[in-house]
Amino acid sequence: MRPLAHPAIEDVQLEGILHALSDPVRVAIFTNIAGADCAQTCSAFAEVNDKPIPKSSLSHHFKVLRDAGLIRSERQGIEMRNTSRCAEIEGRFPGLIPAIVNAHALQADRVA
Amino acid sequence: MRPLAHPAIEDVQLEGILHALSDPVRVAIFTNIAGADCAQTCSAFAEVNDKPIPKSSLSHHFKVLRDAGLIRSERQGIEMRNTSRCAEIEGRFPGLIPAIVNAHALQADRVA
DNA sequence: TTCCATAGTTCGGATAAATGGAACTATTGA
DNA sequence: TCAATAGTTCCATTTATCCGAACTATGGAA
Repeated sequence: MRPLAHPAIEDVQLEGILHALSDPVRVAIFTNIAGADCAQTCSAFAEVNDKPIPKSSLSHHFKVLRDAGLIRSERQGIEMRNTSRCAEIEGRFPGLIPAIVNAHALQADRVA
Repeated sequence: MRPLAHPAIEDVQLEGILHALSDPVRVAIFTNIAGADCAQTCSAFAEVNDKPIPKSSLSHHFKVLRDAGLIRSERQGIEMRNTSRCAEIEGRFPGLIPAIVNAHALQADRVA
């Protein structure tokens, strides 16, 4: 098992962020992690929007979020602790993440 | 040739916007159209960042931007007039487009 | 009118990326 | 040592992207 790679904040690309968050499952996972007050495990998202996500797909989604620089994943015993990198990204692309998180909330409201 | 379809603003999805702008060519085209003070033709982007874009690819990119609700395309004689739908999107997802346009500008500066 | 040039679209085949089941790895607790 | 849990990796299938070639639409010139 390869070690988890996290890009340096200066290597984070806008396109990568937008691509990572252009998937409904990933944007849901990310906004949840960003809004949580403690680290979240991967398996906490075994279901997203009442839809079960296979383990291998979940793992892939977390890798995309990680590679985009949106989250940091650290193994803690048997599980993975995922936290958002919002503060770092805010320094590089001010207002970007808040605008996306807000847009996601607005859209969720409308559907609900 | 099918008529050009434009989604109603209330049908515009965040995921669609992020997906459309997750491509370096498309985000360059969009920010250019959004920043221009008059409509732009498709062929104005035959080159993007000194890289030639094939016609069929360009046409595809414009369709993605159109389907995402980011631009409006109207035939004007022999050519197509493309304008951004920034104002409409601002009403639906406040701050989203400005944040992305700004992030794109910051990233372009860093590379330059 | 007919013909040609220009601007975009559509088709189709090749290439690349997403999906998810099955097998694997790593860690902990019994 | 063994079993259980949390994730990862592999790989085959499906899906999306890319781009050359053929096509459509409009307008201007002969």
